[in-house]
Amino acid sequence: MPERPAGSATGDLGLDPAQPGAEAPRGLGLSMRDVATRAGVSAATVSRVLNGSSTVQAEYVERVTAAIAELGYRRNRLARNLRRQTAEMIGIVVSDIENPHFTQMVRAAEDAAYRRGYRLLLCNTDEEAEKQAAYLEMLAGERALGVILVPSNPAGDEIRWLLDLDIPVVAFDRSVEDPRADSVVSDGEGATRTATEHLLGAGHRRIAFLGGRTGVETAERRRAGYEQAMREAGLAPREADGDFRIEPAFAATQELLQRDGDVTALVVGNNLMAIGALRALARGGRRLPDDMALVAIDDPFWAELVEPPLTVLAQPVREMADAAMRLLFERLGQRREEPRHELFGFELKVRGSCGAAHPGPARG
Amino acid sequence: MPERPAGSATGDLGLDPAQPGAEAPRGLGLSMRDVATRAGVSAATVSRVLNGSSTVQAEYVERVTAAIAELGYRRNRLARNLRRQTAEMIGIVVSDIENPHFTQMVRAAEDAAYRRGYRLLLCNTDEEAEKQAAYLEMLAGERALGVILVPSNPAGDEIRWLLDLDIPVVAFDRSVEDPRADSVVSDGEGATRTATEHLLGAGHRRIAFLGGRTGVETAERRRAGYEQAMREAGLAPREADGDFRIEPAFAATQELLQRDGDVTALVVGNNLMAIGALRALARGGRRLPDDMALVAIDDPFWAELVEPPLTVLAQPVREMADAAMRLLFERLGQRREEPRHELFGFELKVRGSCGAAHPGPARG
DNA sequence: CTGAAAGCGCTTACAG
DNA sequence: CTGAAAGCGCTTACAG
Repeated sequence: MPERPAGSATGDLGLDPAQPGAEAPRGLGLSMRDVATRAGVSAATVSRVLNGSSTVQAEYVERVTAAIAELGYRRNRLARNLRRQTAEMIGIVVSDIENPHFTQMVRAAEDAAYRRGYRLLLCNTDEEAEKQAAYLEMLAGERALGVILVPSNPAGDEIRWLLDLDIPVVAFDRSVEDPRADSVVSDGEGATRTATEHLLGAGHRRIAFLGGRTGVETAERRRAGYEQAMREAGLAPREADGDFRIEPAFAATQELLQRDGDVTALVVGNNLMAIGALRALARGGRRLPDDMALVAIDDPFWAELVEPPLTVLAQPVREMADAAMRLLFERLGQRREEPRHELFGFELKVRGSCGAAHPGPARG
Repeated sequence: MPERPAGSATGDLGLDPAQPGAEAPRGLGLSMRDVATRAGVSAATVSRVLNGSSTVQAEYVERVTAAIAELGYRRNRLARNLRRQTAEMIGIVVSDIENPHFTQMVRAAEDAAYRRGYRLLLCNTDEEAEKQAAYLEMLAGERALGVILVPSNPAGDEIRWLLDLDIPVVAFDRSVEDPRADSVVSDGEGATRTATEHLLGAGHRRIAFLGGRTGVETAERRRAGYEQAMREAGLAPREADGDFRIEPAFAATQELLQRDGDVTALVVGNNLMAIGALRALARGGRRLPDDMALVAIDDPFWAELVEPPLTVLAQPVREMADAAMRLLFERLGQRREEPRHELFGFELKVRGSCGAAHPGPARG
């Protein structure tokens, strides 16, 4: 019935036109119309069956289901997306997928999305405002259902565009400027304050801080907590910038050891920088915890593996990811209008690297 | 690059040239028609300008560009997708995104995709055939451009469906049954053979193998290499199943120590199981490398961090990911019909855990 | 080079 | 409950 002119879009797809006698490739180039014809109903009814509309007669449901099976028909989601003006996918925009902190977050988000029948579009921005803009614009053009965003540029116009399109945005780890977005962040200030106070309590005075990139909210918050604790103790802060990454942290730590050789303790702003710092310390012949005490933010799976195991401040990543997804789904379900902001606390896990009396977890 | 209209390398990521005018005329509900009217041209011309068609008069280009900026118009990709019968996205289906091996691979793939203006749809199967089926069907329905697949079920019908739709599939890490798919795998057999021979060369005789799930191709290949090396040395293999995951590996190692207490060396089948084994060894009071020598497959970033640093067989993940993307793009560019299979070798990196004389990398 | 027109394959008011 | 029809917003032969 629906004659397809040669060279139509079907042809472009490289689909073989049905050859008489030859076994037709199942489900290719079929539309609801074909199923409808086969089942002796209208395309609308096929659509209703596929969408689980409860109003369709049982007999029709059966006939349509049978026809779909016989034909091997599979719905073209592209058409559905256009018609509904949404692709059922959630954008997840992180600054560095290789950072275990975000890997864990992505994993938890994937779980939650899959359970609800949505897909995840993974975007990695490398902390570049330009990549963030490109990805968010794409997500807007594609009419994503919602976006979980670790903002590289919290003030980006693209964030506004998404919100304008009624696409909910949940800021993760750092907040964004637009007040309409939800957010899920952790109390980095409290974390470094706790870390610093823990080291102060152990008698350290010359405590340095290895922080992230200036201007990044998370970095600033963590720096602030350290500075407060030091100031309250009447001590001078000593800081180095490790850019939240391994290599810069390695270099910054080496430089710090050169510059402030008398430092006895280090607060490290995230797990990636801890790796860099550990390497630099080893290279410099400083042994943990005696030559240098160390407390790190984040609790990656390898923190217990190193010798001595790392004393850390752990954030509840999984719960945070779940919270972000929950906030998103509340919006999708129109169950909420006003923005919500959730703050999560860190947990101090004392292990060996801070020099506190505590048996390593590994010795039986 | 035949199928993509002229444009900058990364410029076509859906980055429609809407300028962030401060007065934000929300580009909602605007269509090309509106832009066309404003610019005094046809919608077709607007489309051509947006797609970088070189045939449009310079003056029209200017007028259209201006109209787009004034209106704050942004293209609806949903319509474009339907019309072109493809969403410009690549599905990437892995068994465990939290495994650093796959994280690295995903990262490299994202890089390559972004450079070419494509997006990545991340799917995590947890080694479940059902999740693989659900994701691949979705990818087919959404007319993904192509799929990189770490198969949980290499014989799944959904793989055939994708190929039937002319959606190229590149099997990664393990091959799939359908002969039309490309593949990028590493020589796991050679890797465990090398590992075992290295330990044999160091004088070990009672060498055990901690392997992955029975039936998974990668696991079987790695097991085979170990068994061959043992057999050739006239020794009896001793094996444990750690399911490629941390916890099962921990349990399996504990059981192994119980059962075969006299084992002096361990070949571990992947990086996740190495973590489990390390924990079990520590718990059992066995020190590396004296009480137990260890060689692991994979070279995650933490392998150098543990004490002693791990002797490993590293696979060139980044190159493998690049190869997979290259194979995919060759298909998209219609530059190849016949399937291609690429095999990558491992590199032995002798560090401390095998007991071989070698200075740790960290001591200055 | 440009425009008018067809159509991608669904979904969904609307009418019966 | 069901079908005919409109239409989502693009792209692209086709004709001029």
